[in-house]
Amino acid sequence: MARAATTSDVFNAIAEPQRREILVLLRAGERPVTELAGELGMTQPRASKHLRVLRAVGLVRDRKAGRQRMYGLDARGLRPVHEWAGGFELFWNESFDRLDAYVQDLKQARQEE
Amino acid sequence: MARAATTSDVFNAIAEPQRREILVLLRAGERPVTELAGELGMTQPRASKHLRVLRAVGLVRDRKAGRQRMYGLDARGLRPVHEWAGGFELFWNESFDRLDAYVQDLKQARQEE
DNA sequence: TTGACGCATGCCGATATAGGCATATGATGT
DNA sequence: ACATCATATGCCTATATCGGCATGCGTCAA
Repeated sequence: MARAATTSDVFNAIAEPQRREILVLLRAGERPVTELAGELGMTQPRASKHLRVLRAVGLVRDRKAGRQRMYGLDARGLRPVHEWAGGFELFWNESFDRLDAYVQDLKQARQEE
Repeated sequence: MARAATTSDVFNAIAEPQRREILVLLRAGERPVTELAGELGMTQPRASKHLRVLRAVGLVRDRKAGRQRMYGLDARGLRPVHEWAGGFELFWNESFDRLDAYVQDLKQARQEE
């Protein structure tokens, strides 16, 4: 088996640094492909391909505007990522008091099963 | 070029669902490889390989304990992920008032350059 | 020492990638 | 109809993956 498709998952889609850059840029508003490519210093086909992936996972929406195609952000898919990572907040804070409490809770929960 | 190495980046490391599961499990405390494998229904070599990746990006620490090897969480590396995704909160909330304000700010900032 | 256990690794196969370049597709204006 | 601009795609190369299976390596117990 190979690695999961970049289009299988938001987590996979944002594993690519340039795709993350695209998303960041799009926070400032819709943009056509060429402009994105220019601002990020990448070729147009490259930008198009990344956008294709982002579109596939729903992080980006496109709209035809004359002979251009405007790409806009749809960040809803990033919420699960934020929440998932947020589930580790107690741990990276290394607040071991609370961490201890958490582990104690878990142990108790187990015994009560 | 191929896809970036899973060990190049925390974003790449957590692109794998099973690795995410491992991290979640480890919140409840250190565990030896076999136990992890058992709880997640995967073979031992598979678990070991995933742990190797997680270790490479620093999301996991290991400690020798007799003939076992205990793996523990080190979630600090997940903080950047949380923060990056958090940077899109305004957008997935679709609070377009604030979004508008944000975009206006950007425009103004540009003009003032 | 010998055996058993816990884990890491190596090799293989199948697959999907990212990027480059050329080109197809589509809409626009003349 | 035609030339042009904006994008999307296709093909190709090199690479890194994930999973399975067998096996190597270190540790402990008898």
